[in-house]
Amino acid sequence: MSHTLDGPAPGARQAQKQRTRQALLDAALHLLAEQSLSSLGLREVTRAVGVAPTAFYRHFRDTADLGVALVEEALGSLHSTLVATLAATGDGEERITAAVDLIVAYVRTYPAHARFIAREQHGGVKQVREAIGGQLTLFAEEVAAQFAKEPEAAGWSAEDLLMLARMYVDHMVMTASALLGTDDEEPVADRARRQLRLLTLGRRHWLDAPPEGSGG
Amino acid sequence: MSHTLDGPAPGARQAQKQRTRQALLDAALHLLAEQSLSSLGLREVTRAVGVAPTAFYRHFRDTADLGVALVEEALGSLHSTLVATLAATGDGEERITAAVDLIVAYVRTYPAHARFIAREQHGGVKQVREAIGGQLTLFAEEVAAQFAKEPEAAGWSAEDLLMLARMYVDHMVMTASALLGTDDEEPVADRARRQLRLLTLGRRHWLDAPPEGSGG
DNA sequence: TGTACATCAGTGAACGCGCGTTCACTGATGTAC
DNA sequence: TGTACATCAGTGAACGCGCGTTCACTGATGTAC
Repeated sequence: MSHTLDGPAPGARQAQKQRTRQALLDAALHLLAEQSLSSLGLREVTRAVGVAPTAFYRHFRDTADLGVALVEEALGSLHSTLVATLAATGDGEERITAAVDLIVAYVRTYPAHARFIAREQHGGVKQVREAIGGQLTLFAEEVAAQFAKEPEAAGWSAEDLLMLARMYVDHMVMTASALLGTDDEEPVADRARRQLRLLTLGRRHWLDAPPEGSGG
Repeated sequence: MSHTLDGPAPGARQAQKQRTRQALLDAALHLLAEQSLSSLGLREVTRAVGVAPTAFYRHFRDTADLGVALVEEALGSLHSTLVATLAATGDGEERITAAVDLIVAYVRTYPAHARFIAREQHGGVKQVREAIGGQLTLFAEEVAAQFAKEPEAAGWSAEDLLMLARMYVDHMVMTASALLGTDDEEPVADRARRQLRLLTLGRRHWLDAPPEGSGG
């Protein structure tokens, strides 16, 4: 009665396979603190886990494939958290604090994931670059969709809203990266908040400004 | 009479050595279009140039050392250009156009250098990361120093000016990176200009806003 | 200008090593009846 | 519940290969007199 409806039988075998797969992901992430994905070796990863090199192929085609899985692990669960944070706050100081707190908490809790994303966003492995780019674009679209629901978005074009959302998302990635490079996070968080305040001010006066080319 | 005053004799030997060194840098840069520095092999580089692997050691300790030399080559000459561009423009649309044009021209002329900087800024080789970070901090300080001379900076703290300059510099790096990922540069340039306009608007209203914590 | 010696950029053979990938295998788990 | 067979995650030996580094060298360029 247990496995007729939801997939191809869980069982102890599947569970063990998942555990090995997760161990490979964890070991890879740990090794990537000191190097890039494009120099990460399959044997390094299996050695760290304590399985034979050939076991790797039961889970991933190659290290690029593992990298794509790490992107999903690092960013997949962040979509709902981010949208919820924005939905719970208005366009003001409260939102700025909440957004920066979110990044600080993320980097504190998952520093290796954050470092991986910052590093491989422009890294040497195309598949992974594209996976990260896709996720960040998705974040920007979700943030723009949230902005569109708010009164401050009245009069804004979809294109400008997406540009604004993209700036927020890029700013988050840069803040995460800056947090990784310091052991005193408060000055970085403070600078991030001031930067967001500047963006918010720009946003508020955006529609006062003359459109491109018509000014003096 | 030729080499008593300025250094240890130029001569044909020195000139040939410089040519080989430059060939190694060029070949490495070309190879780095498809991979990260941390996976670049010394033998790959010498093979591309057509010299023996051991010739590499006459010029660089290892590939990380070569990477640091590439940072200098990519960013060294940009300081004066950037400062001159800012000095020749005021805080307005003219400056925004000039700054974006500068980035577009740079990425068009030196795409491999631009890609290298974007990739290795957060890459797996500490020496190179630190070299790039140092250069970008220097850029931010130079931009802040230029801003400080302008009437719009009245009332700004040094810290806030540096924060603002840092946002401009980071935005330039992001724009360069975005330009590399597209073959249609106009939409990217247009987005970059709109983003700079938003920053400029934020800047103009910065002093109207109440300082942190005193608001409602 | 000519000669004798010093320098040093680039060579090429050799080394030990770890890499990614192949293959036939083992033995615990899962399935059918 | 018990038995016979199928599946498949993980094994371990073997492979050919390119790596970084060492070393003694060569021969053109540079220097001293």
